[in-house]
Amino acid sequence: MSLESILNNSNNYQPGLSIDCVIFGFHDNSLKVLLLKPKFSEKWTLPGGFVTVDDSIDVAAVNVLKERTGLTGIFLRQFATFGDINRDEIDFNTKVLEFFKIPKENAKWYLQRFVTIGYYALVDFFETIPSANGKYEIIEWIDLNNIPELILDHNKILNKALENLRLELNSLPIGFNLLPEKFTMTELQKLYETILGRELDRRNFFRKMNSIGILKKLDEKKSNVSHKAPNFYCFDTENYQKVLKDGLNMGW
Amino acid sequence: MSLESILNNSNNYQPGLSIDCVIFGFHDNSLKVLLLKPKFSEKWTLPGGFVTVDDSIDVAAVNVLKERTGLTGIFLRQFATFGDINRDEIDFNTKVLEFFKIPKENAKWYLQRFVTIGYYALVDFFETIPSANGKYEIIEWIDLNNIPELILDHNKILNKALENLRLELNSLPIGFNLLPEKFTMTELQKLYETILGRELDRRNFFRKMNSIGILKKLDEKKSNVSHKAPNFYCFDTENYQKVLKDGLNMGW
DNA sequence: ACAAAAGTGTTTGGCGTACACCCATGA
DNA sequence: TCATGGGTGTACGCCAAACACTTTTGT
Repeated sequence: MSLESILNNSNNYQPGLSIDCVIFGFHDNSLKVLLLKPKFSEKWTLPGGFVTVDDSIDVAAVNVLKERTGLTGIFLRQFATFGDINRDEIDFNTKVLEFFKIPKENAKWYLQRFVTIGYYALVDFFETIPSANGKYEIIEWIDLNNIPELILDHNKILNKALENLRLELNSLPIGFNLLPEKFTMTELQKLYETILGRELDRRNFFRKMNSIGILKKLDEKKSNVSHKAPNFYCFDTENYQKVLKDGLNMGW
Repeated sequence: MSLESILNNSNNYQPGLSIDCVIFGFHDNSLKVLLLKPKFSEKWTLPGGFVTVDDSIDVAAVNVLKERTGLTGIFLRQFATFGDINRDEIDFNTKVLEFFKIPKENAKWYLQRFVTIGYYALVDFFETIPSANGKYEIIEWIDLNNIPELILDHNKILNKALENLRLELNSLPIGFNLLPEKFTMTELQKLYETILGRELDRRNFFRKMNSIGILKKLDEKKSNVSHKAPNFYCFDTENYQKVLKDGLNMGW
């Protein structure tokens, strides 16, 4: 949705409220975040959007995700709402309007104080089709170890999302949305390690994961590796959903 | 702040955004929540408020707490934001306007769709001075085991607050804000038990608490009990703050 | 003396950590 | 046959759960 069309229909949008999504993907054994670099800004931004007056905020977040990745039915969690008074969104939005040469008078809706609701998502890197919104921005997977300076409080939002993801790891199984259908135990371990930011014992991880009962060992091994061929696993969807619902208790 | 004065200054208020606070207190060995019963409603409500355009949302929450309890410097945590489309706040707010005989035309600000940010607070029951807002409502401590039907999605908000409080119990020391200055170990245990909703072993709790190092044993015992006099304890403020900042890791 | 709850000590089992060892595969 | 990482077994130690026992107070 372009800024012009939003401003032309600003009555349809919840005033002063936005959504920002921290979209995590996993590739090359490292955790990535989907970020935007608009032409009108030196800094990068989180993909975001607005809330129409007749959509629930969760639906608005789902829509952002769909717009930016093409994906639906994804793991998505609200984690915090940001409403500090020094978010400086009015200054920033003024610059955006100048770039697009939209007169301030036509953009009252855009020049108010904004509060933003943060969501984070876990998506399959290879299923994702990152979509820039028109020619004024590029969208890219950025490695978590290499996050640039972001606009407003977006760095804070991203860090908070990561913090929450780490916490959730203790009570939720993850990986289903981040990994391809078939994967090796080591790939799953690397995922956990990048999220947690530290190394885990290979052998203990192996047993811990198996004991949860959300993995199915496949009759297939990875080939073309110059060592013992590791087995492929997939998630046992039924059990996975059950554990996702009931929660689980593992300290990492 | 009365509804009339808010409507007269609606430009000063963030549109479509409200704050709801779940204020927990501890008394008679049970957990209570501060609730309002407005005259214009069959149901009870959580104490809430609105956000002025130049206050951060956290400040708005602090203000609600101060208004309702007279307290400042209290443990207060944002836990979730609620923006389902079936919150039905417009229907409800319409009834409120009818009760106060405010014409709809003067209350556009009030008749939009609202999203609400949930906070929970832990306060000292005896320090709290519950304040009703004018003569159109009463305010009361309601036992957690006896929560009535609340307006809109307030029951859901309350339950979510409790859920979050229980989670936080694993990483934070609590009690400092909920108990009087001097207390016995059993009183502290009852507090944990009511929050968790289950009984704990007296002896293991005793040792666990002592091992954290946030308690100071006082040279004073409770008298007039027909059994061995329990010792009084207080919190070691310095250590308590340290643990509050650094977090802690105890499964309950 | 007795009831009731505080406070102390001890046992036990499960789980996480650490690590030794064998296995399979490509070069 | 060697390097490399996959997969299995096991021993140790800590901590939480369970419970026996002693202590102190009022009646």
